Amino acid sequence: MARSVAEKRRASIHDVASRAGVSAATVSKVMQGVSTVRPENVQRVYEAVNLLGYRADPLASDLRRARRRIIGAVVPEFESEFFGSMVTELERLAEQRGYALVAASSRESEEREREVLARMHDWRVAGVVLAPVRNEHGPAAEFMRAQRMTGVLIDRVNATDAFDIVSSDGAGASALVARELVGLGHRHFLVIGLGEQAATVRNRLEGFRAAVAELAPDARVDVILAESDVEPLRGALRDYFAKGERPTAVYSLFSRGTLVVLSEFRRRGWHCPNDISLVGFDDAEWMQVTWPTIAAVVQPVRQIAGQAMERLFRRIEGEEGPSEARLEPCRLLMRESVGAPGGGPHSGGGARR
Amino acid sequence: MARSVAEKRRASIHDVASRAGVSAATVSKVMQGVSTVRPENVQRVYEAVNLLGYRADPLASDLRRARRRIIGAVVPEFESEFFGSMVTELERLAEQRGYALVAASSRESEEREREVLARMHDWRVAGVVLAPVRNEHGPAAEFMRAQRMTGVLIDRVNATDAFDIVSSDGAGASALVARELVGLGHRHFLVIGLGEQAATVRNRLEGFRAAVAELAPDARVDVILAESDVEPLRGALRDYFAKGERPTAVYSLFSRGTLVVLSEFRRRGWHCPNDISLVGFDDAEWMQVTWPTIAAVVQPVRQIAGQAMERLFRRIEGEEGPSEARLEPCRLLMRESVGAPGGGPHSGGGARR
DNA sequence: CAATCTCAAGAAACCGATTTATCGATTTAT
DNA sequence: ATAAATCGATAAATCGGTTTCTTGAGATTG
Repeated sequence: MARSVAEKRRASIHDVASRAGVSAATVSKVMQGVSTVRPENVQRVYEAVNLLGYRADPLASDLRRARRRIIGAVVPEFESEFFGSMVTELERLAEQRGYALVAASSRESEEREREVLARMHDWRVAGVVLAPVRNEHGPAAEFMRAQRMTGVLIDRVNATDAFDIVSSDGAGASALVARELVGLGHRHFLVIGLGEQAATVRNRLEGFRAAVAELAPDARVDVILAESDVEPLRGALRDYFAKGERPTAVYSLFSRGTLVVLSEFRRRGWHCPNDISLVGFDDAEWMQVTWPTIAAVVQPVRQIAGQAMERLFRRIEGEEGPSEARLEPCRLLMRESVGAPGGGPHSGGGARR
Repeated sequence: MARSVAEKRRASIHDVASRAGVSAATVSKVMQGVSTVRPENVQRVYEAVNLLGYRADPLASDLRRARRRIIGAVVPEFESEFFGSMVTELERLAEQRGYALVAASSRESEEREREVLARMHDWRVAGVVLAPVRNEHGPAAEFMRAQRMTGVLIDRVNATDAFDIVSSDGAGASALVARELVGLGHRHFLVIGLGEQAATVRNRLEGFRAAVAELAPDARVDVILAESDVEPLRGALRDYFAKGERPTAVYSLFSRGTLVVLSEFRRRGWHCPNDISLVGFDDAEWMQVTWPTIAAVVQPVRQIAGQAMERLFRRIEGEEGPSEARLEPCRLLMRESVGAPGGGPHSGGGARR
């Protein structure tokens, strides 16, 4: 029975076929630009397509082709500039190759991360770019390996032979930070990080430690690592200063940590760089408009996304061979929050002009 | 012919069926918990499912059911805290209802916005939450109406009878800002905004103007609106101050504008609130840890997301009736960047403790 | 003029599920 | 003992496409 006119179901390939007076197979061929269709029929198909506003259902077509043109992206959160722009880039690169990007957030939970990956698997995505909550040994990566999914791991990742990995060179960047700070005369540092992000934190911390040890063997590096949440970190930081510890420079290994440090400085009435210097891993737009501007390590988001997609598509296209690890170099933006130690007993002036 | 063992194709419902010695129809019934299956067969199906690690392909199943359990979300960008947390919330709410969220960014381009919506339409998503680049009259919303897609418009939206809309009460929030500033004695304001975001900007601007006119008829409200990019705005702002204009308070109608204003203050060596006061629309994490802390209007992201999904699912379930507009109230966080006018001729001290 | 080749088009199978309709075996009713 | 009702299971149709295979008409060749 014919559908009523008001029926708003979309036109299918069969509707186009009957409208054009040809078979669905012919319509399919026309849509794919196969040359073995008589020009007259091509014409009629196009007319029907325009008339009905027909567009193929990509999911139905993928079903038949047994290959989904979908890339999954899993990040710990959407809220940060870093992962926000990462997703933007991945989306751009996937679409550039004719794929759709489906992004999901694991919300910093390994359990959820696994569920999200199971969903990606159910969707039969062609490949996954995963930024793990913790590192390459989490349940999500394990799931990917067990299900033989093709994927690339980014960001919070050290090394694995199961997947290609791409991340920024946190150790190298931290060495840059160390060089700058030591060069200015600093000899007592505090480094803070979140233990859960084991992969990145360890890299960055060890890179810093190694560089400091080489450049200034007499220097002291204190470390505060909180397990999973920033609040314990805030408390530990407070205790640390309350004990009377007075490092001349603080290096925060992750972006939210930089905020925590700043708020603790506020609470104590300390100003950068006169009372203490500050460098944070991860740059943000606001850091260049505040007083003082905040020095930061800039991660090469576009390079990471580009390399990840590059590698992912190679694997999707069937390239074999051992998995590779790629480190992208970071830039260090020195800003007003860093100065020589003991810049002044009076807190206030600082970097102001 | 049997597949080789190494073949990594996923098990389909037919694989399960033959393994369990039943038909695919029976497997389908078991998976859906239909009761008319003999317990013995239920058992065998479960065994086969576990053995093969079978999980239904949701896209294939949706195809047959002619109803996709997918919600599309389209936002202008992923990079901002506002849209980042918006997407996070929408994802949570969609999953809570058994749907998957597919998020895409229009990258502040109406052209791309339309393309993204066409893709959502191709995917036959059940519904769309669209945060338009400009307002409810853009080509994307027009496309949605023409294709009779079900959707909800959020954020940069005034009024339309084609879709339900949800946004924050920018006019009300701006009135709050006006009340605070006028109460402190301010009589000369500068408001800055981005013209492209016509819907929200107009609301916020008019709300502010109306409140000022009522509370202090003698007050002066200058306005700088840039068309599409922030750089022209930066230039206009520079010219404005260069002309010798000296408002005592600046109200930025959008978050990136707040950054532009701050950077211009930096350039001129002005400090809040002694030299000038500042309030921004849209709160961000960093605003409470800087010197000074920045006063901001907080948008109720969760409420907006919640209302949007609520309404969207009602429509998906077939609810008819005229479209509704919902305004969610904002909070105003007064912080150190705001003070009485003429707080001090000397720039420097400001809000520092 | 008959046999072969080309070409375009369509019928049918298929992807992985769901759902309807049918069917055979029991069970119940007459 | 026969007819009717019940039950569980499956074959087949379907969703919207793609792809293989077949077919028939017209062109080419011997």
